[in-house]
Amino acid sequence: MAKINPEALLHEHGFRNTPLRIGLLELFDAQKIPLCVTDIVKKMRRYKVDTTTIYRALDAFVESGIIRSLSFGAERNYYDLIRDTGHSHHIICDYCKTIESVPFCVRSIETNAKQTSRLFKTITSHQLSFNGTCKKCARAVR
Amino acid sequence: MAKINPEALLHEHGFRNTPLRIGLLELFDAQKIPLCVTDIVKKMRRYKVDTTTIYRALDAFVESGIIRSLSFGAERNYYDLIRDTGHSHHIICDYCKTIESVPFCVRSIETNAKQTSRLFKTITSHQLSFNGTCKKCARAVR
DNA sequence: CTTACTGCAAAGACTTTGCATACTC
DNA sequence: GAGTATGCAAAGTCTTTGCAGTAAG
Repeated sequence: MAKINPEALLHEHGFRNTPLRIGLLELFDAQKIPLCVTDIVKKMRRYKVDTTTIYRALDAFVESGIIRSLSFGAERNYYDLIRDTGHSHHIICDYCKTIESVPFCVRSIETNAKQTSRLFKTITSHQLSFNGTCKKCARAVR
Repeated sequence: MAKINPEALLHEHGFRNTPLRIGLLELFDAQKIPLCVTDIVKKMRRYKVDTTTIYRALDAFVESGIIRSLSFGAERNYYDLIRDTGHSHHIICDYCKTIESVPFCVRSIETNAKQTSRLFKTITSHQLSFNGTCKKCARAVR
């Protein structure tokens, strides 16, 4: 996976290079899976930054298309980096909420959806996620 | 789509036949698309029931597998009836949040996900949704 | 030196909890 | 009558807003 350049990316979108925002992008880049607000706040502790500031940075990044906001079933507020290499889909464990990426995509079925639809003019994106039980939780006899 | 019998369904799951709970199930049955809490509260107004009670009924129904909780992208807290005829997937409009069902399903790709996964023992369900622009909003030149 | 970014305090929205009362079965 | 379901008040959680101070370009 190609590494991003946080400074360049921020500059490109008209943002300033502040420690938090660089750190946030580094975090997203290092992560192969989507992160929820709670995780992000936790991992950003060392920047000693207010939660408000994190929310504002996330909003700004979503707004400008650097990251996307998504959710899994009823689990919500996950964010991940939008990479030009395309996206993955994810499996989330019903018990421990572990997330794994599955690198195949089903963009072709957007055509399918479009043809089936009566109300929609265009389909612009899709979200696909799976629920399951991860091997660790399966062993823990739930 | 086969109509459900709210009274029987409640009884079957050990719930009591209260006006609200019957009304809730009738609402879900009449609806072809998932409903969010806001919609549900609005449509249940005539029962003059407290919002707390609605939350409790929804929780109880999810818990016992009568309805499922889901979300679309970053839009959250939608509920729909679990029917034995299987489920649909949905398209949500980026602008007006209109939802349409698309009646095809992609259960076969769970196998695909399972094979690709390294961490998961079993895949139990999937969620697929599409975003797009509905014809009405497309006309409104956004 | 301009204005984006941040911190702090407060408000706001949404959801849950506790407890007394009402209603089903 | 026993125990579920409800109403009301309050608390809790998560997120947003306003404003003044700080720092990046």
